[in-house]
Amino acid sequence: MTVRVRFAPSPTGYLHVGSARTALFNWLYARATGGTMLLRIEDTDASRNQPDLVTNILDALTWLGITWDEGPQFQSAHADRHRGVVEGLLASGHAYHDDGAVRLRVPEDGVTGWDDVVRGRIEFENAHVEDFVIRRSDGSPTFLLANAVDDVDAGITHVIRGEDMINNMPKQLLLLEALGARGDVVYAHLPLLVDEQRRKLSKRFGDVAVERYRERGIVAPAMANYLALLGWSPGDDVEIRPMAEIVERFRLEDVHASSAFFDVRKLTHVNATHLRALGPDAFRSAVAPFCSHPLDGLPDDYVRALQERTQTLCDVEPLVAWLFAEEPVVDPDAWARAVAGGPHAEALLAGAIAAYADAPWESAELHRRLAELGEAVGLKLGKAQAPIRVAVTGTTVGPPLFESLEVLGRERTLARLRAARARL
RNA sequence: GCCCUCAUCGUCCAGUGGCCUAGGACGCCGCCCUUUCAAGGCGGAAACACGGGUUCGAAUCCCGUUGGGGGUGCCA
Repeated sequence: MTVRVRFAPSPTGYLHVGSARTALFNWLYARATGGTMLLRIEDTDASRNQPDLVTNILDALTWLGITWDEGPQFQSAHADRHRGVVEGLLASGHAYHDDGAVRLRVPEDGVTGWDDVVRGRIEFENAHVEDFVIRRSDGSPTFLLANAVDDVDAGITHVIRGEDMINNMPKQLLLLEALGARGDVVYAHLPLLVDEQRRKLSKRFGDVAVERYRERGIVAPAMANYLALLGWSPGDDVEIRPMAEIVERFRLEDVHASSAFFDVRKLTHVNATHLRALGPDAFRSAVAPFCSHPLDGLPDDYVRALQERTQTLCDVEPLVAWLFAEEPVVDPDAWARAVAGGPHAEALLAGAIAAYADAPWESAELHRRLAELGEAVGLKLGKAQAPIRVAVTGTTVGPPLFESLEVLGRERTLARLRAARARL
């Protein structure tokens, strides 16, 4: 039997990270088993039936690399089928009218249960399940009915969704039984993603939309990688790896049951690691949308130095701003500490201006000459480079100095050194 | 309230009766490396919620307690 899974978001206008995780696990399972993934938009609620609300969700899924084989289908398009099912249930006596709505008749006793892949056996006493609405008084089918019927019609074999759906299970199962379509569908309820309060992740948490992370410089493979680690583990000690390897190792049975805190710090770490693994050109193009100047003119080695200092793509701009600016923006504190109040700053600036005027313009030589200047005044290189760094880049931290000077060029370097000396 | 469910370091995971004086990762602290900052290396603090069983032996199985979460709509 071929696996058929589905991801069925409601069109809220954005992809919630919890939903993204659900989508990812469905996708992983489909890919790991050679199955098929269906995308269905659950828009039975009229207020959510707006095509533009779907676009963002589709974009976010695509960005994450979560592809679907069928769909997107729109649940609202199946309205006739849903109406027919309700009529059938009415005719067979399984459902009845109530205040204009239609409710399913639930047995007084007995239990309804299933074997959940991640949680084991779960059972509800029918006595605790009330007759529930399957068609609203305005004639529209409810989620409970539409969802169950669509899954049957689509031949879904594995329902993989959030734990918050567990309580709907007896109703869906009872409905399916009334329809004579219970079948042998496999259910897997994933643990919830929670905030620091251990509550279901909601807008109150901060950034719950996947696109927010994209905007903040998180790269798709890192986002997906991190999401895969919430509730599941590859079984070895390697957490950060390409999605293809995750697909290879993914098994639904390995998903565990307790909820997981969505930790942006660890996400950031995963992101930095993925970023560092990129080749120079891949890094350049990843950074492009986040940086006002392309990194195309910079040598590979220098790009690597930037990469090493990048946790999110947003980190790059401030790392190279001094290079592209007419003049560096000098941080007052850095100036006070390393130049105005730094040891031998004036002598070092003057010395560098002289030493660099005729130096072969490559980092090793620039390095050597400044080291000599430092020795002359009894300073180690760490101290000696400080005033030069501030004069040229405006701050005390940044990419390696001599490589930076090489990239900046002799004229601009000397101009900045002279300007700094003049300011003293 | 009722129903369902979860319970290993602060966090995410490993662990499915003996390999556990509980392992990895993030974060944190220290040291090393060093041209600042990073990256990297090394080391450290840090957990089996509690109480009963079962067993020669329990983080692992069972029961209970406590705590957390989810649900309880003519939303999805």
